[in-house]
Amino acid sequence: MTMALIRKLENYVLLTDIEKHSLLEAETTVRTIDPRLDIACEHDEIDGAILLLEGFACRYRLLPDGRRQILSYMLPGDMCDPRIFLLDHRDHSIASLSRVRIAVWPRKAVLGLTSIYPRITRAFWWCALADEGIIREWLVSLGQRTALERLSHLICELYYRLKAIDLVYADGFDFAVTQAELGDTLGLSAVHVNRTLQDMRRKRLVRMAGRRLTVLNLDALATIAMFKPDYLHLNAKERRQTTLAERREQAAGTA
Amino acid sequence: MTMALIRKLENYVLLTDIEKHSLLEAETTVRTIDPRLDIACEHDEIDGAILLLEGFACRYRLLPDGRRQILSYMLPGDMCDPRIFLLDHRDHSIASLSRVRIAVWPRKAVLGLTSIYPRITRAFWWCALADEGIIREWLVSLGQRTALERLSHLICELYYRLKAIDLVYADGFDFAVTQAELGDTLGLSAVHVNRTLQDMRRKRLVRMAGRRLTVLNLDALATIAMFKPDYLHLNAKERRQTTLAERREQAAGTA
DNA sequence: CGACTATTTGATAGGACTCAACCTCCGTGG
DNA sequence: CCACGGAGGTTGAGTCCTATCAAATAGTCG
Repeated sequence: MTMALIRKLENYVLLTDIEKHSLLEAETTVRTIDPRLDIACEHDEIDGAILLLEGFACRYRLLPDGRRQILSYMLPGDMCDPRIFLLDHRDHSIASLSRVRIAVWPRKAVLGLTSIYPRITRAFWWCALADEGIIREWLVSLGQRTALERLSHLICELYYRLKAIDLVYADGFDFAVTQAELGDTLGLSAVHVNRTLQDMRRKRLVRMAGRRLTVLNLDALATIAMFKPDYLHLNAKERRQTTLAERREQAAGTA
Repeated sequence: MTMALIRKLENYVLLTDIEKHSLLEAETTVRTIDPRLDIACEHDEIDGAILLLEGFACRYRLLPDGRRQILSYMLPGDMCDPRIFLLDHRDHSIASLSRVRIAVWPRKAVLGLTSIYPRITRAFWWCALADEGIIREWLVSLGQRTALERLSHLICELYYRLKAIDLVYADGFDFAVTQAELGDTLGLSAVHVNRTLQDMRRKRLVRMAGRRLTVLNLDALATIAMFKPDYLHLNAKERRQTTLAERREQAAGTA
């Protein structure tokens, strides 16, 4: 277990040293996986939570005739299935987009930690909530935004999410996603993604070199996409002063 | 508080008589609201959970230029914001589609019940999980399915959800949603919804009379839409035999 | 009945798709 | 070191699905 997750959780809930220590010590199996491979498949039994340590991954669903919809991107520190104790089988697949390192966290260990530390549980719920926000925003994109707007919105989102985990350097970040995958993400054909991307380069919104994407004009991008970063809950830390009674109530409320 | 919610919760978790009684007795404010009105707006403070008792409602988000995306339909028994203790402000609006009766359930009351009865909490998480499943499926629809497929899929979904709460009579159900609203749901223009609907009537898939929609050929509809009802988790009841120890662990796990 | 809202229809336009070919970049292996 | 192969990116042409605009019709409610 690395710092990536702790950092993410602390974005939502302040953890004590003991809690952090327990997370660091959690027994996990770390694996490295090549790009474009399934990490877990639909209908598989869920035997542990998957934590992404390095690289990009995505969740997706396949239609019987082969059409694919990518449901979300997982970035370092992201975890899937924090609600591991509810579902037995997954309803979507998970695949690597780049070479990734993942930690598999056995069901028992997750249950153990969450049963001892309510604040950790609470942070997990926050993660789930943030994921939901992202999916809702994607729904708005697919339903209402044009190709240019969708791409701009996605790039803004990734920019903010990557920035929050210090993976943006000089306004650029590694972006190993193919145009076909972008198509499956945005509900567009690969060809049209290509043309839209060219348009964005012509407009000096982004630059692409190799697997590196540089944001040249974040403001313009955000304006085009009607992007508001709130939904990412990147700075949601529960900072407000609470009385002990309130804190007790909250702890109980999550129980 | 009516039976609608209990019935829904019991779909996921068996409740004791005491738990059911507590739910029935919960202090709520019941209101009746005319069709096509906002029940709660984006950025509003969340001061209670909203439970839909009767009628149709929807959650939606508005883009600055007026485009609207409906994010989900709420049917009788559906609740929004079971995670009331996490967020202070809503990130989307809620509107009535038909005349509705809602119960507003004060934050404190929700927190009280969930702190006393872990199984109720657990059932709430199941509700959230089911909602997420629906949103993911909508994402697949908007991203990959054609207009005909989207409409068919939505009708299948509503058919199953309404059937589960006994609101389907002789294969027909009340459906007061306008074609413009369907457009905002499916990412289509109202005109195109109209034409697709005509196509479906011509194909003898559905019949529409007044505000009543009758499913004439569910199988054909499901085939067109590639509809699989699993994601609705309509029969998810946690039936499996558990040992006391396991149950304790689970209860603790949700804490 | 009248005013409004919702549905329907027709004509036209345009965004995005498909198909097919071609190019470019890399990694591999002879 | 270069030839080869494959994957991904780019281009062009043609088409289709869906949007837009505008007007007519049908429904609904007071």
